[in-house]
Amino acid sequence: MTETGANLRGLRRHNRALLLGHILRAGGLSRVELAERSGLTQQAVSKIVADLLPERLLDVERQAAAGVGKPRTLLRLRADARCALGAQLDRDGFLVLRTGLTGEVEDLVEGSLPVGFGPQQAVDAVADAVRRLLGDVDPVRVLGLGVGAVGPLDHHQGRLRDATNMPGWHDVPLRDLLAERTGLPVILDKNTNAAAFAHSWPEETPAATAVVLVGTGIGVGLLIDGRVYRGPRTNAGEFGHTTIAYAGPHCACGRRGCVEVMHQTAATRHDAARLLGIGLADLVQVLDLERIVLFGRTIRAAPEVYRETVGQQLRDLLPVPYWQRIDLEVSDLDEEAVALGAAFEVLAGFYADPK
Amino acid sequence: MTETGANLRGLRRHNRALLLGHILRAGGLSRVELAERSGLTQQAVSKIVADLLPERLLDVERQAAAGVGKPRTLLRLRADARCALGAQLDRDGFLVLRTGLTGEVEDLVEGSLPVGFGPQQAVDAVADAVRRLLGDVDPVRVLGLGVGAVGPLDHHQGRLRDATNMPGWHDVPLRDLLAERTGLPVILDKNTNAAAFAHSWPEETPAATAVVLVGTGIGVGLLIDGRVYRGPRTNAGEFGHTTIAYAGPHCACGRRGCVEVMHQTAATRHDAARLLGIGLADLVQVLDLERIVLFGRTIRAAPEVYRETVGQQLRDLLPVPYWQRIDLEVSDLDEEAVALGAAFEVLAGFYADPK
DNA sequence: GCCATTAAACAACACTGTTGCGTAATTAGC
DNA sequence: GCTAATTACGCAACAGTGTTGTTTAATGGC
Repeated sequence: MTETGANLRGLRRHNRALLLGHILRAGGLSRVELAERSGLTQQAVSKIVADLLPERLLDVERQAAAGVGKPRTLLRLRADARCALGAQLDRDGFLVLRTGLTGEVEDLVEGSLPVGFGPQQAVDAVADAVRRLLGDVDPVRVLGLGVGAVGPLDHHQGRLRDATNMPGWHDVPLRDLLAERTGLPVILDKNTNAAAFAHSWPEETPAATAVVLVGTGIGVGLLIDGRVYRGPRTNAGEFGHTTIAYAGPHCACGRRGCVEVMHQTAATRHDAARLLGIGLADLVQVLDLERIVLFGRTIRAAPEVYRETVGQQLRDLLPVPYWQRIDLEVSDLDEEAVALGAAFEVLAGFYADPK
Repeated sequence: MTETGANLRGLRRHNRALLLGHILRAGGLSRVELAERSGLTQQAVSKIVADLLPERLLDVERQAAAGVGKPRTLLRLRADARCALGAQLDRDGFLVLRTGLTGEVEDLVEGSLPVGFGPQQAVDAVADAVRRLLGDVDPVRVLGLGVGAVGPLDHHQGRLRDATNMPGWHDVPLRDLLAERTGLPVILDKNTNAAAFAHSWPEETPAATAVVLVGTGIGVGLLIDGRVYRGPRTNAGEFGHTTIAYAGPHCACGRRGCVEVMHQTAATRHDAARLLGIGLADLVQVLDLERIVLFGRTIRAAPEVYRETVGQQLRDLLPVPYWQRIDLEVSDLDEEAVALGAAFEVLAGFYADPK
């Protein structure tokens, strides 16, 4: 529900977005099926589809008859009708990719950045990659650029905050810098949130999930009530500094015995995974999570250790009665998942309001 | 956004609910002000108000002229147009109250229950109190009964689950039992969620808040994205068993060093509050909370100790840069806040869809 | 007594999804 | 090869929405 009054235009926009979303998730649907899934009448669907067709977002495909009666016509999204860009900034490099309207990766550019690179270098590198990726693409088809970066940052204002321990990165308006350079709408989000998108979009109502990014630090992207939860200051997910041993060793964050420092200083991988599991069990209980996805460089280095040890810890620590289940997954996405998720954020914006 | 198609009826329902909400929160508004706040045109507001008036939900009041021009007519909610009931079940007693449409408590009944009471006794007691509270009230004006109880429970199905350590309380369909006995629509929710309602309704978009209930156990009601977050199995908020010392003392929950056992076994109140503060700091970071409300019998016993010690702990543990603030409050509500919040849940249902 | 000003209603309108019915395209049966 | 049945989909009329343009009502200032 929006907070403001709704009118007929908003009504149509809602239903139009609804139908496009159904077509996207199903891979292709007929008008009859759209009516069933959306709850609208067939006539309403026909009208909206007729409205959509001249915009060339859909492919119309005659379907072979599957029984008596006039065969259904399949409506598919044209993957090349629009495209989105996604980027990720890591400590020593960057990666930018282009996807079509349905989320397939079409092209990818990556490169390295010098140690201690500054904002200008980052903007230059990404903008250059964007230019290359858009070489022969009609500008009107480009929806925008999503950027996943290490937090803390302000998603609403598109600014990186000052906690990054690199010089020159104090309160940088990265979104606007990139928007100016590329001429594109830009979305800036934490890498954990982008990863959460990568692991859920375009599901209609993803399960309550924590996507745990274990790399240099430990953070989570939270999927709650069917969407990414960022919090009022868009800084949710600071899971790494959750206390699991309040009298434990000191961490750089100033606290003692947080998950991150315990994980870092653990004697073995198994121990590290066990401590991570303790923190995750807490998270599951507080948020009633259904699913945990482990992701990141450290996980990729030893997926089985983490899967088994964290899984065992969850089984040990959580009562898990018959009405409660936790699915633990190790991500099957590659390193570029953050860039992919960032592009998905751009796509999600389009599907929420397909102008 | 709803998941299904929207039509004109839904549009009107949305706008009607919107206007009633604005009138409620402002205590009274003119059509012009409603138009400003809702974003609808004055004409749309006039039409919707004209639709609302015959239902006798509103009082129309000529306002004294506040300058030149035709004076505005104030629209107020008629507190006695509807009423809601709220109940809370504690370990040794119960409390049921009645509120008007705007949330003021009109009447209240409380009583004790024998040690180890069973479901039938609870239903009898509450149903009897309801009957007394509704003595001379026109049945069509009664919106329903909200019940706040100790979890875990299934809010969707209205069933208490089996973790309560009282005999006869295995998987009890309390909602349906009460609905059958009273003939009213019944909502069953965790006491922490009811408390969260009591501390936020009817705010339009309450701050991201954890309402911490410290009594026999420790739980939180979470206000996230402007509404109570229950989680997919409606079991979120199990904060008491969050680990803060993974090698600490064993708790009845089967885990070690959780907030509840540490709090319980602390040497002094100050120590207890300090440990609670550690757990809360974690919660703030993970969910990017703006506000913490301390509530419950234990807090009421020593409000200043908790306010100061937890506050100090939050200041010590959280970096709290300029862009991040946490408000810590000690609840100013009385013991009946759970019943009050349960009644508010009923009212919130009405305002979301005023039939 | 008149006028400017503001609130609110009246009337016409464009647009929404719905209802009722007609048309197109296919299979099944003979 | 024809007909009937079935299914998909569009056309037309409709009730209901919020919007726009205009009129009426009620006040203060001069």
